Formats: sequence, structure tokens, C-alpha cells
Amino acid sequence: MASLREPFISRRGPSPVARLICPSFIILSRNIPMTQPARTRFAPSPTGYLHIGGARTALFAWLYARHTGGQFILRIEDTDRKRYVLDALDKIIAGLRWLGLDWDEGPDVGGPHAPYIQSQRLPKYQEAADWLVAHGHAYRCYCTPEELAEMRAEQQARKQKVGYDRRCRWLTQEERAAKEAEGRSWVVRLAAPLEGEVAFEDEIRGRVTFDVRELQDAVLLKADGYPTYHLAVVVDDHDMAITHVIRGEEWISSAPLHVLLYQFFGWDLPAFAHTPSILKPSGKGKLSKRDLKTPEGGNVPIMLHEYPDYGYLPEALFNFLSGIGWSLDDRTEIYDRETAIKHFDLKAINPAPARFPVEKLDWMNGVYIRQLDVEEFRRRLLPYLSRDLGVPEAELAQDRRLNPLLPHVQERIKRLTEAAQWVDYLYVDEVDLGDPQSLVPRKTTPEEALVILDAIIETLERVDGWDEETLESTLRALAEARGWKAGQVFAPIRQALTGKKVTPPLFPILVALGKDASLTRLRRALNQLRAHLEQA
RNA sequence: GCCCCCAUCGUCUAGAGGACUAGGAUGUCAGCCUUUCAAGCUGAAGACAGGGGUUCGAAUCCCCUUGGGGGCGCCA
Repeated sequence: MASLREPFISRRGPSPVARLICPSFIILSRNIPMTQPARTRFAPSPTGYLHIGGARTALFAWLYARHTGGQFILRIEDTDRKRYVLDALDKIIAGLRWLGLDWDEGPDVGGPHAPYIQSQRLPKYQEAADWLVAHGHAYRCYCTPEELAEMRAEQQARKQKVGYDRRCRWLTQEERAAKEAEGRSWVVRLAAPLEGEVAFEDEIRGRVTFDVRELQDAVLLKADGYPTYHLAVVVDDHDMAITHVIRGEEWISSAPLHVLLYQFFGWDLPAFAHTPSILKPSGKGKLSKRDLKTPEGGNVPIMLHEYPDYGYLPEALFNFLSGIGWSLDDRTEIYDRETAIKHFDLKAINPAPARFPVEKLDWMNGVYIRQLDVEEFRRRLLPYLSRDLGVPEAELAQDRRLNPLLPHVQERIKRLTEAAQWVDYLYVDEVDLGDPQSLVPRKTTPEEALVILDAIIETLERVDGWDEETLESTLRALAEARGWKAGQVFAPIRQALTGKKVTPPLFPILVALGKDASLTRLRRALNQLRAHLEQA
């Protein structure tokens, strides 16, 4: 039996973060020096996609590893075979990479503690479970799911506490032999102490204490031979020499279970940090992977892998996410990865749950878009433009008409998906002018508009040089000469060229369209307005 | 129901007993700029959940209440 323990002995000797915690009394050795490189991990389960709250937990774990110069590990917790979602893993990994998180060890990159997929580590958990049973820290439970359901129903009916009543814990050797002779299948349950306290020191919240009487004899090994989360996480975190267990606050309740397991195995305790959850924008409940699409009250997606599609920049999302529950200082909102790494600290995380501040994300994404140099903006934008305009990307890449417009589009959008609406008029043969009345500027009669349009066309036909400066000075001169306000001249042009009343600045549009196309559109508008007037 | 966690502008946050007339950001509103819309600039409104303590002094420490969140599975 001794040999079974062997694989679980720390490879690194006594950990500097050691905490010895026993029921009823607590001995703590505190204060991990910042200089200690941390090994953190993110351990998603492919039972669903990764939601944005989970992504932030991953982000914090990554930041801490990088801050301390340690390692970040990706581990897949796929011990639930019933709820496995086929494409979840791919989407999770793609999402994390897109966000800019990289791992030093993981299922796809390997590492000294491979495999990093729990379903491939089954013997380790089984050995661990056997060891616990052999040492009296766990026992086999032969109850069937039906029996347990019945038990729970009775407890509820009698308004008793609901939970496993430990009936199999007290079975005699003979009774056990009989159950096994029946061919009953069994699970392994933790034999939790009957009284005392378990406590651990949370990096974010300080000491958290539980009365062991609140604990259940939790299942560690399922009837199918797979471990539950509780066993697997402890065995793997120890085996992989994780120094800081960083996970969502929904795990606080089961943390004492894990502390007990460390203690039973005789392993050094890692540091724990339970990150606050991110609540739905409404504030009602935490974000969940069952929420799928966009949260109520917002048009922002919940699942990480959908963010690219919605036109968000990874560096913007990174910055944004890091700012929920943590802040760089008392005034800096925009900062890059390196700066975040430099300043990050688990202890500075605000333990209070936070709503998902939808509005702030769009603002920040806009800031990042504007920060891009135009070439980079163009490169990132093209796939979106292609998709939203229905124009092949190769064609767009050749299209030089886009160039004069790009800086103006960049200044106007918060998400890359909004770009198409600012340039779509370039990709139609004839613009839909709608009501000819829209060609008539404010405080202008239709007759006067006709005159203006006519004058514009005549002027532009004769203009020498088709660049922004020339066009602007020419048209302004026209307005001045005829006693029109600049807006009276610009508005009909905008409408004629784009069919819209809100567009990027006019002169870049004229340049983008070119002289011929511009004049064609202007003449067509003139004709429509004339026809409209004659009809009236 | 029981246990655990949490509580600063609408929202995200700074604040670890005196530097607080509570700072920043977002959102909102107003003004400037202006060819539309943006961007930018300027300004305004806007918070320490309530009640008890401790202290010369509390947003900061303690207790209670209230409110919110999480957990109580052979799910993670």
C-alpha cells in the first residue's frame, strides 16, 4: 500500500506555501513572498462552452502566473461522461488563445505532468481512492441512486437536513462482503470527520472557516470508475505541483472537502483564491454557461468564443475583463497586457461579486479600435467587412477606394461589425435614395434644392483635381458665391452619394467614389428630385 | 431551510482609522468644436445600505439587521 502513495508525494519538497490545517485547530504559515514563481492552472470542463466569467477567472490565474514568473497550466476536467459537449473543448481552447492566454503545459502542448486530460488519468484517481479507503479516510458506499433519492425524499418530508446519512459508513465487514457478493456496484465516499472545524486562508477573502458537520461524505469515485471533481482536482493539483488554486467562488463551499483530502493524503496545502463571480447585467444571478447567447439587457455575448464574431478586439476584452474585480490603480483604465502583469496581485482582487458592465466594454473596444494604426485596422477589419457586405475578402483587399474612408470609419465604430454600415454605399450600383424629399436640406425649398444640386454638378464637372482639399475649397466657394450655407450644399451630396443622412465626412467619400461615379449618382439624384417636383 | 461569501455614484472601481469637501471610468445631461454622425475638449448631476458599538476621530475595525451572491448531486 505504501507504494501507492509514492506518486503523490510532492516532487518539490516541502512547499513554501505550506499550511497545516486540522479539524479543531489551525496552524498557518502565511505570507508567500511575491518572488516565488507560482504554478496556476485553469481547468475547464467540456460540459459546455466557456462563459465570460470563467474567462476572467482564467485571466486572473494567467496573470498571476505571469506576474510571479511561474507557469500557467491548462487541464481538462472531463470526468462527467454524461454531459460531454462535443465541440466545447475546441471552442474553449480557441477562445483562450484568442484572448491571448498561453499555457506552459496543457493537453495540446504537453508537459512534465502529462496527460493533462483527466479522463486519461483514471488510474491515479483509483489508486488515490483505494489508498484513502485502506487508511480509513474513505469507504465504499453501495447505495443505489434510487435508494438515495428515496432517502432524500424522506428527509424532505420530515423536514430534516437533506444529505447522505452515511449508512454505508458503518457497515461491518460481513455486510460489505454480502453487498459485494450481491454484485452491487459501489462508489467511494469520503469519511468526513464528525466534529471540529476546517479552515483555509483565502488569498482574496482571508480565513474561511467551516464546521465539519456541514460537510457531506462526498462521493470521490463514481460507480463508473471516474473520479468526481473533488478527488480529481486535489490529486491533480498536487500531482501537477499547483501552488495557487484560483477558481470561481462557487467552489468555496467544497473547499473544506479539499482541505480534508490534502490533509488525509498528507500533502502540503496550496494557496486558495476564490474569485468573485460575474453577475448578469441585470444583477440577477451569476453568469452561467446555460445562459448561452446574449445576456438580458445587452447585446454582448456570454460565451467567450463568440466575442470575435461580435467584433471585439482580444486586447480590449482582456483589458476590460481584468478590470472587473481588480484595478490597476485609482485612475488607469486603459493598459496593455505587460502592464497588467506587472501590477497584478491576487490580494488586490475585490471579493464582491460584480455585474457585467456591458456599456463599458463597447466604450473600451472603441478606444482600442481607434488606437490601431490604419494598416492594422484595415487588416483586422477586412474579414468583417467581407462577411457583412457579402464581398470576397480578396476583392476588398484590392479595393483602394476604401483607403480614404478607413480612418473615419475607425473613429466611428465601437465594434468591427459596425463598419459595413459606414461604407456599404460603395458596393451598390445604385443607391436607394428613398424619398426624394430627403435630398432637400433643412430650411431649403425643394425648388432651391434643385438649383443647388444643379450647381453642384456643374461645379464638380469642371473641377480641376479630385482630392479632398480641392473638392472642399471648391464646394465651399460655391456656397459662398451663391449665398448658401455649407450644410445646404453638403447635405444633398451626402444623400445623393450614399442614400444616408449619417455618413463619414463627405470629401473622403467623393474621393473614394471617384469623379465619374460621384457625378453619376448626383445626376441621378437631380433627375429624381426634378421628377418628384414635376409630379407634385 | 441550513452553511459560506459579499455590501462605495445607475454600472465597473480607488479607498486597508485622520491626506475624504469620498477620487477615476462608464453611462446620462449640457456646452464648445463641426458638412451629418462620431471623436475630442469643458462642465453638471450622481455613492459610503440601515442601526448600534470601539475610538479624540470610521467609508475604513466589531456586532446586529437588511439586501445581494454562492453552495447543499454517482455535475463541474
